Amino acid sequence: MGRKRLQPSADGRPTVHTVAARAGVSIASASRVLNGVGGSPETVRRVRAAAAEVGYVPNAIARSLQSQRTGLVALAVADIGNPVYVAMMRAIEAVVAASGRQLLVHATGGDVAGEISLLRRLAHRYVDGMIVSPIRLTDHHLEAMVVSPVPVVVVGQLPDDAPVDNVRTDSRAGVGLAVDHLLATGRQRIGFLNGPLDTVPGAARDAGFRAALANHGITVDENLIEVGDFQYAAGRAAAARLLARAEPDALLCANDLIAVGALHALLSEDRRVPQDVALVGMDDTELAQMAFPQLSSVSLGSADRGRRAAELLLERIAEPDLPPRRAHVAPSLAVRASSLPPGAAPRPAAPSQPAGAEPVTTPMEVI
Amino acid sequence: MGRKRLQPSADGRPTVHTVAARAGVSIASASRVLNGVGGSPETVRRVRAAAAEVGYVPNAIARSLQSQRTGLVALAVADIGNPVYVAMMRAIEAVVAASGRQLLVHATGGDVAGEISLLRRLAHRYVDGMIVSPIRLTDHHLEAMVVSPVPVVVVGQLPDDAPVDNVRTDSRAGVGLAVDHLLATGRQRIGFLNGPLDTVPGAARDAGFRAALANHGITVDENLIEVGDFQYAAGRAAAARLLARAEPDALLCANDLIAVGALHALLSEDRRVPQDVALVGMDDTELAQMAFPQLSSVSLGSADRGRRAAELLLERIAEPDLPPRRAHVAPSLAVRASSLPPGAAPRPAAPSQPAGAEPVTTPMEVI
DNA sequence: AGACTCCCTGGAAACGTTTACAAGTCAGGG
DNA sequence: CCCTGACTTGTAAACGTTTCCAGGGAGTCT
Repeated sequence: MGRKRLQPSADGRPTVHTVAARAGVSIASASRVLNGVGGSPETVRRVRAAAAEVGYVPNAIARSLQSQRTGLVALAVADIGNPVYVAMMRAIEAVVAASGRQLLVHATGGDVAGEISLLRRLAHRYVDGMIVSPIRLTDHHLEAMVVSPVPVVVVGQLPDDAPVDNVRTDSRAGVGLAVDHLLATGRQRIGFLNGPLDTVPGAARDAGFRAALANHGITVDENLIEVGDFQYAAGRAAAARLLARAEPDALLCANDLIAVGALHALLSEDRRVPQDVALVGMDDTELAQMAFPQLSSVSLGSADRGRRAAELLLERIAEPDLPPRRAHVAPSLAVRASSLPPGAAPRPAAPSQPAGAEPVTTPMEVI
Repeated sequence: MGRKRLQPSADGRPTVHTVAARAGVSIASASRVLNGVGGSPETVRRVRAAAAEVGYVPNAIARSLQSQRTGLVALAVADIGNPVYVAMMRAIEAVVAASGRQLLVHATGGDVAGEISLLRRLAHRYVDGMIVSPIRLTDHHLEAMVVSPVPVVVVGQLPDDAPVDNVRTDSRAGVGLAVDHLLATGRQRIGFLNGPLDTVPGAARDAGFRAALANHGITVDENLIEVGDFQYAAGRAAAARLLARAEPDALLCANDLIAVGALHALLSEDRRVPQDVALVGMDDTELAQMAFPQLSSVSLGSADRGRRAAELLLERIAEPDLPPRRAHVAPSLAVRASSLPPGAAPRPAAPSQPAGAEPVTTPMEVI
């Protein structure tokens, strides 16, 4: 009779009611103690004891409903297997963690529908904000972002009038840096291994390549251009196709995965890198340093872009009414063994410094 | 006057109240229409219209509080930069997506405190369940898992009496496969590049290496063992150290990242692979196939383990009272160019088949 | 001694959904 | 004409927190 009824949750787990009843205090007092605000020593003791006895674990969902925030931030990328996103993620993680939040990553597989459904579902409040790096961009994306109740920051190109926070780099200019470098070091027939032209980065790189050649008064030889996926296997296959029909003395690749694939194709055919063919990748990921010889690569500042994106997101979370903002990160070129001039090195550099050492870098002015 | 007051949420966003008021129906009716259950044609029309006009987006947190589920599943891994986790993640994602849920990934950075805090925070109900692959395992981990209100599945070794669902592989036996292979192909002085011994995988591999040598009646030469991180740079450094003081004719590496680092070190010192030194990695990730020459690698079935873990998790979510279960995945060895017998290949294989083709595999019986 | 402050407490109202229940409408069959 | 059943609707109670508010006790200053 006398014993007060505890009130566990539906599935039998203790709630704040259970704890309060057991400690003989109100739920308000129990909640305060559990959050460490207020409470007399005696109350604190009793509530703590009760919580421990029943194994109380707060329900974060309920708390979020009340506080209107979850402390979670999401990152959606197309391909978690691409090291460029890993670098970006690490940078974002650092900023997000410093703000006391946690980062969750979702891989969309480049699937447009999945990406949008993610925007729809996550943005429905499970997270306090999200960073998206879509490689294909549809009107549905834009609409989902605009309608989203939580802040969204896009890493990558975006229509100029899109009212969405945005961090971008000039990958066209980045391609230009690589072309300039190859021509300057005596290469004449630059092959180009690109990703799909219907993607945002693929289109930008294509435009950049053509513009850069035009700058130097060179007419584009379509035989020297191959298109595949932004993947290792595709890069290897594309390089094999290109080598079968043309004799490039340099290969410029739309990302490092493609470049490593191309390296494999070249070595398989007994072509020496860089003596016979120079090789340049893009994104300057750890993969570029893992390859042998180490790959020259156009850095698009993925870590910087991630960091800036995270900062923009946190600022917007704090102040939702800011006007849409846009940040730029300048590309630069890291020159390594794979693109040394033909006569420069008798054999691919045998770097004695530990991996990660700073390569030669050609910065580009900020836009 | 007359105009009924709408009831937007605290931050001004429309709620179901707003929609209901605008459509002139009760919130119950509005909710039913929005969920597609019941409602007369006229009501449906009015509610739909109202929702569209005000741009209604349901609040998933509130819905979850009511329904006691979020439709989200989390995966926590130490190092998202390690391709082995990418493979695992892809497999998990497939299973999870098929169940209509979404997968979120969290990288803990191998940080024990962070991992536990994640368990604490996420498992407090933000997700319906989680898969964890801790590389260090403390009592706090175990306690956090046991106390967790949502199901947890562990990928990796676990104390036998831990009441937690678990998918494991026999990495000790996996190391044995590699040692057997190297000895069988005429190698005599096998160097071993391991990860930290205070990690679960590091300890298992160390034990496996010693046991395998003992099996063949070989005494361990500590000069042939190096320990570093499970990373590329550490592998490269460890290989350099080892090569400076010993003359191995084979290197067995605790994962593929270390192996690629070792490959770099070997090639930098003009050692030919596999003629001078055979190289074998572990995890059989895509990295093994990207390297040139392609790396032999012990497959620990990461994709299979991921798939099984996801299945176990979904089963437990459906039926929380199942007894703890344990699944095993057998290791196997993928032999590629990097460990061909010294005389077998004049130069590292130039595979004409596309990457991803099936390598020679030595299956091992299921435990 | 009275007024004032400070701290602690419990009741109750949020947060935005879903849903059990009861009440209402309407058509058709007896 | 009434009863039954199918269908729709609205009221209200959950879900588990946090927090506003008012009340009360103890102490301090005048």
